[in-house]
Amino acid sequence: MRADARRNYQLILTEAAAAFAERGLDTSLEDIARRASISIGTLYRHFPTRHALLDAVLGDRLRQLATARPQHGDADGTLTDWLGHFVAEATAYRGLAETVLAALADPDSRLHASCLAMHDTAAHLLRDAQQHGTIRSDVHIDDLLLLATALAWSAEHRPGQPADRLSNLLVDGLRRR
Amino acid sequence: MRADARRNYQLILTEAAAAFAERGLDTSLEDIARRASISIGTLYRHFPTRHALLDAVLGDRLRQLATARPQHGDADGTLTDWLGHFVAEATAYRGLAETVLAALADPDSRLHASCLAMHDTAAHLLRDAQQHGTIRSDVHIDDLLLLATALAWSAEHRPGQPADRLSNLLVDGLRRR
DNA sequence: ACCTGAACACCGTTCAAGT
DNA sequence: ACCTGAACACCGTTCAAGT
Repeated sequence: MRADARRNYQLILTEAAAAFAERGLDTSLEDIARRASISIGTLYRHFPTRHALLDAVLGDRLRQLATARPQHGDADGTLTDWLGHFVAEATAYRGLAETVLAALADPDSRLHASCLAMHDTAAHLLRDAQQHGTIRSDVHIDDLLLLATALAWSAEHRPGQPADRLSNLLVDGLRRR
Repeated sequence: MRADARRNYQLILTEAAAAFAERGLDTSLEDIARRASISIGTLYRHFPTRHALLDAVLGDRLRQLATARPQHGDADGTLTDWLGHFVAEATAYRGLAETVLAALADPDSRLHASCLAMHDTAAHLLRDAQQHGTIRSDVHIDDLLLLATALAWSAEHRPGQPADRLSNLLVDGLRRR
């Protein structure tokens, strides 16, 4: 890669990360190009789709979320923690919940792989919590992810605190009794 | 109101209802105007904001949702039914969950009153279910509405059936034990 | 190889000009 | 009183022309 290209690539990444954090994942791409002082055509050359840019900015975080592993020994707690991390990510980047669902449903999305990795981790944690914790055995991974994204979505609409309360409420709903 | 104006008003309403149902609440207003074969200026004259048009199309349904009243005698069941109706509305009009939250938060929205009416009904049902049912006393109406809209949002992303399952799960989470 | 910016299609919103 | 459509500002996306 040519030096100027590499520089532009980094510039776009930096400004995109800031713009996504400030204005949400649906910010104008033209605005990002302006902030990076490059042409819109250059942005498209490096990132042919919005999801490609999102993957470059958020892929690591999603994959990190994917490699999160038990630390409590407590399988229920591990699942709850994961939910909390996911929700935290979503409050940092408005629109993440929507985007994750879309990327999971679309195999052609450039974000698909990262989201799938996250999906698989969640499935793993769920299985653990069902076998060694108190989560109902009839909860399906798709239910959990839908729940997680719905929770994240609601957190996006709440600058306030009660994400944890809601989160606990929901996990309670998943428990066998 | 002049006869042509009245006719245009109705035309817009009809096409808007169809467009909202088909393409979601964020459909292009220009598209609605085109479908109604009137000028975009005329649409704006009758409905100065998108929320004004939404209120004309959906206000009745929201208010109907507001006047839903106990029928079971069972306070928990009444609350669950209400949730179900709300979710059904949201699956019929993609974007409703988001819009309702926005309208509730914005007193200047032309949808504010209709959503407030709904809010008040939900508060009433919640109180009943806390006093005569099994819902925890520490659940706040804002929690419930956030939950309801989150549930509706998730249903929008699921052409499938499991809205009821999730709904029951969530209500379970609200129960005292 | 890579960058630029014009081009096209689309939308939200306003407003002067018409009837 | 009401309607029309041009006008302006904005965006997504592509591509011919430049270096």
